[in-house]
Amino acid sequence: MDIQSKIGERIKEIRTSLNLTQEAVAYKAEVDRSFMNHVENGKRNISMRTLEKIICYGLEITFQDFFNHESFKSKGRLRK
Amino acid sequence: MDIQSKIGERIKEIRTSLNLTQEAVAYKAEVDRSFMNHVENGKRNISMRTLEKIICYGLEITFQDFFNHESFKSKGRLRK
DNA sequence: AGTACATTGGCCTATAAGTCACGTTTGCCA
DNA sequence: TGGCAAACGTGACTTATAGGCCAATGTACT
Repeated sequence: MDIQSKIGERIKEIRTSLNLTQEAVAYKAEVDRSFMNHVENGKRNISMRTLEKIICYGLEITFQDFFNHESFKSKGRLRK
Repeated sequence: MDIQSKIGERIKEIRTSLNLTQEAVAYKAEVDRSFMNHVENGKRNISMRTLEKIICYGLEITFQDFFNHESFKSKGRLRK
């Protein structure tokens, strides 16, 4: 699975555990609701600053906790 | 300190601990050498795919390990 | 002064960010 | 049931900026 899908799934996992809507998180993160949706569905390759807004302000979790998850344990495949 | 500077410092920390030059990491990550330098010095707001290239392929470390560090323990300030 | 590595800046193209209009799904309750 | 509302999903589009590329300069060590 690609990195943006992993991030999207992780965001969704945390968001639903907090019982928040995409709109609520988007509002706190100061991003557009549909942009949040695209991110959750792995459709956008977001920058660090945008990810920071979403996880630190939208979800109120640290980077450390966000990435402390099974899906972020792999190193990449060997390069071509 | 902003997120891109934290990332840059973390990259440099790991790179030097591996005794690699910026050029060597850039080569393995398949990014430009000068781009690597800008990133290390907090001058660029990189995308997740590019960060993945640098940490997973360039430094050969997992996202989990990369972000498991003191500097990534803070939640953001309250939004305006 | 030569070698190796790091830093900077400018230019160009690819792509992320931001926004919108519309469509779909889900659940509620008259 | 069917009509409504809340949440989620999607594609298209413009504007802002990431990232590639290159050339010059800085620093430091021998």
